Amino acid sequence: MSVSTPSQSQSYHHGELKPALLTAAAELLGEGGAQAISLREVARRAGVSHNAPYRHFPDRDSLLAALAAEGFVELAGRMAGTAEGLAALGQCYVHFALEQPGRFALMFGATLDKARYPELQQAAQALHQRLAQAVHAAAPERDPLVATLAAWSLVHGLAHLLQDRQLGERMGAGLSAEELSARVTALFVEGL
Amino acid sequence: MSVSTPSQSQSYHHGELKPALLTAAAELLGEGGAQAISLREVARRAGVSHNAPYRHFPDRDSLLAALAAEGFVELAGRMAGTAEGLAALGQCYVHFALEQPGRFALMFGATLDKARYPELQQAAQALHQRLAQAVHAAAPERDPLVATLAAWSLVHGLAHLLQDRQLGERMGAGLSAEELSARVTALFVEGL
DNA sequence: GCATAATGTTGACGTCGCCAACATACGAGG
DNA sequence: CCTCGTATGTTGGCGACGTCAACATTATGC
Repeated sequence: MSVSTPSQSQSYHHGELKPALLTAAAELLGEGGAQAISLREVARRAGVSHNAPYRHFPDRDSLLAALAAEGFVELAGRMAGTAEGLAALGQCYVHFALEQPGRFALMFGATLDKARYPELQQAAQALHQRLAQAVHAAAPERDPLVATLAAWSLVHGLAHLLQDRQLGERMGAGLSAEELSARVTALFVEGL
Repeated sequence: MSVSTPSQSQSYHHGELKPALLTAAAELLGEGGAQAISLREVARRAGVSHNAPYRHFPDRDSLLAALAAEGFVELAGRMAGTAEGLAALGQCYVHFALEQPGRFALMFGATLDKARYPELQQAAQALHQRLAQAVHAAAPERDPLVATLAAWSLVHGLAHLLQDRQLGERMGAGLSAEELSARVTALFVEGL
């Protein structure tokens, strides 16, 4: 897992270090969240010295930003390939957040200074446009700006609350996260 | 600022160290977010040695949990004293998040292991009950569980998105965060 | 084929969380 | 009033981390 091809394992230059670093970082992200990502451990898992990552990322936050950007691309891709229904889009959003909680937290958390990484804001814009399009199709008479923000807020908050289990076990009594998500989004779409 | 009363400033025992530590930590939280909080800097600002905090908090996360708990108490207090309307409650929630983004992120972020600090889940339950009560008053015929989760999700996601400015400057064109918040919550309440 | 840039390594510095050992001050029981 | 246990604060240290500087090795363009 440390190296892709044995033939390269003993060469001075790794050859595919940047993607290898991202893979290792994604592993750590899945295992223990963003806090578990250290440049030194990432380097260790990629089989290089503790300073090699600096040839590809100026600092730790840039690595995290790259991971977040990957997430945005992935999520946007899924949402682009989802049925037109607003409810289906919401389900897709929530499902992604529950499937990759660490990635989701990284993408929307306050950890990253978004001003430093304009690519992130740009990626988020893609999500917004996809949502706006679906909202307009579902409720053309609504103010698109307000309605889209409402829809996004709903699914975003839903994803957040569901994965934090902040509502206590009792609240979800008998209902899985997916079921709750379906019911809540349905209620909202009906309200539109 | 380091010490409350000059008479105590040179005494071996601080006397009010725990609240002083929390105050210093809250300062750092406001300045640079949770990541800016280090036990050593907190101790420095409180005018004690780098290990003094360990007499009051077993580890760094416990300090953060105490800060989060403070936030829940504060927010619950505000929501308890807010007019019965569901929209007003939502405004209150969003306003708190925008006023104290660091605290809000700490309260709901994935940084803290909620299982270790049951007080946090308990505090969140108080918020939930307050919301459920207002939701039931506004829409008694709805499934209270689903409707409350929807309402909470909406204001939570709204707060998150507004403070992250993730939607880009263009989206809020001409509308302040407070105005957007009012419109979005109004749309939701109407939909109920 | 060689200069030069790109990529990876070694070593170091300061900060951090946390542990262990020690010092000081407070408060209850004589 | 004195003493002794306990609560509270200090000093020193360890390993891990992010980052910088200097150096080594490989790839690339003339």
